Amino acid sequence: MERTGYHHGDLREALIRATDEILAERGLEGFTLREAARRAGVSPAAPAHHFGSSAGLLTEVAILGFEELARHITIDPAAPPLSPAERLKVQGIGYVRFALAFPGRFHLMFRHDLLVADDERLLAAGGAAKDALAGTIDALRPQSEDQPSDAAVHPLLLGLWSTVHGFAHLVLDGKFSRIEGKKMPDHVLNDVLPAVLDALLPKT
Amino acid sequence: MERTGYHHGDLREALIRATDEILAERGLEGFTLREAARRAGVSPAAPAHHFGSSAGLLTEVAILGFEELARHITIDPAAPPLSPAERLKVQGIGYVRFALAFPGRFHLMFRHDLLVADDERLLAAGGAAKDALAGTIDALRPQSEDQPSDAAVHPLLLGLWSTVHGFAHLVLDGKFSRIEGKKMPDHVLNDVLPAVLDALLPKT
DNA sequence: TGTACATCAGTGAACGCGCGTTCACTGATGTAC
DNA sequence: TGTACATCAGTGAACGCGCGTTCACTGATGTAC
Repeated sequence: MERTGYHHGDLREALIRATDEILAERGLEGFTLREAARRAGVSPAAPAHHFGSSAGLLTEVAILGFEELARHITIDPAAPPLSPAERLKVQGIGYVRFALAFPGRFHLMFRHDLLVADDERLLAAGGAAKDALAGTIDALRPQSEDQPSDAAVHPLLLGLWSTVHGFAHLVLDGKFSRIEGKKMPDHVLNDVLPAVLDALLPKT
Repeated sequence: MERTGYHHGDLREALIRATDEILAERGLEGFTLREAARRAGVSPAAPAHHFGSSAGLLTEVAILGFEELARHITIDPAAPPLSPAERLKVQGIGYVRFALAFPGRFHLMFRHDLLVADDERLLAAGGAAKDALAGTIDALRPQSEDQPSDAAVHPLLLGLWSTVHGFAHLVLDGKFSRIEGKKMPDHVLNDVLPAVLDALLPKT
């Protein structure tokens, strides 16, 4: 952790942290490998020792992002129990809350051209986030239905995912600017998005 | 139109066409002002005469994109009449069809950081596309309701827009890759997306 | 406990690259009289 | 119809920039005996 002079101590982690900082401060377009090295206090050639290229480094940050996303859409088990429909709504709001809180990470996570797209840990982190929704959606199905739950991807899963994903993108791009005028992001998260989800999601 | 030797004839249009070509061939990340100039057969300094900067040029292409999008979500008046709910579904599919057919344009249109975001023609083109949906959605409201239709943006409008927008993004990023395996984009447009919209949209 | 040596982690200068933009310029066009 | 001249559209060389990556290197660490 502490710099010994020549050796850094934990450069790998420091570079990941630096990259995440850049994404938070300057957004995805602001990231360069050299800037990450600069922030870690290290020469521009150093990152290559830990990550083959910038894609390797960015992939690590994307994994962090998916883990954070999973946390945002996981319902606190200590909270009072909700109906499946209510759970979906809460999870959808959590998804958008994540995207608005970490726009740089969010954009990165869905730019497979910048990532090592077949990295196993990345796929696993993405899958874990998806599973958090899938569990709730399974609970919505008629219980007599005995086909295995992933025979087909449930349209409702794709639908909710698409909706909150698109909503987040549109807000971040300023396409709802008339709405955002009224104190972002609270108004969007507390009023607009719930109304949208109510209009679309099953009422059960 | 034809090059007289020194003067181009219609360089402005030629640059717009060249940019659109680059987006189609190489995607948004492949665009540079110099490459557009190269394709138009002109020196790298020439574009500045017609567009202040690359944002000006890209804005023109984004306007084309919104116009094309509007065409994709406008229902042929000669077609047999549909119920409002059916119309919404058809329009949603049109939205995604556009995004999959013109991914470069689509990505550009929602990158306000690359555009002259307050350009009047751009805003008008975007508004026209949105209006094509809004009309259908108004037809879904209880007819006795006499509050003006844009007192609040209808949650269903934001919802459908978010859904198809997110769906398109996720498909383009390969997040539905298990599904896309089965001959893209036909399967996605003809089977998956309709099922998603059926799961979300009002049945009326 | 001491020493030789392999391995590892980071250096820092240099590489070539393509970018957007600036600059003084010039060839072509259009207009006034 | 002819000519002078202003304006416009494009040139092409050059600018500085920051990038990712390569390179031979060296300082620090750990291991074997």
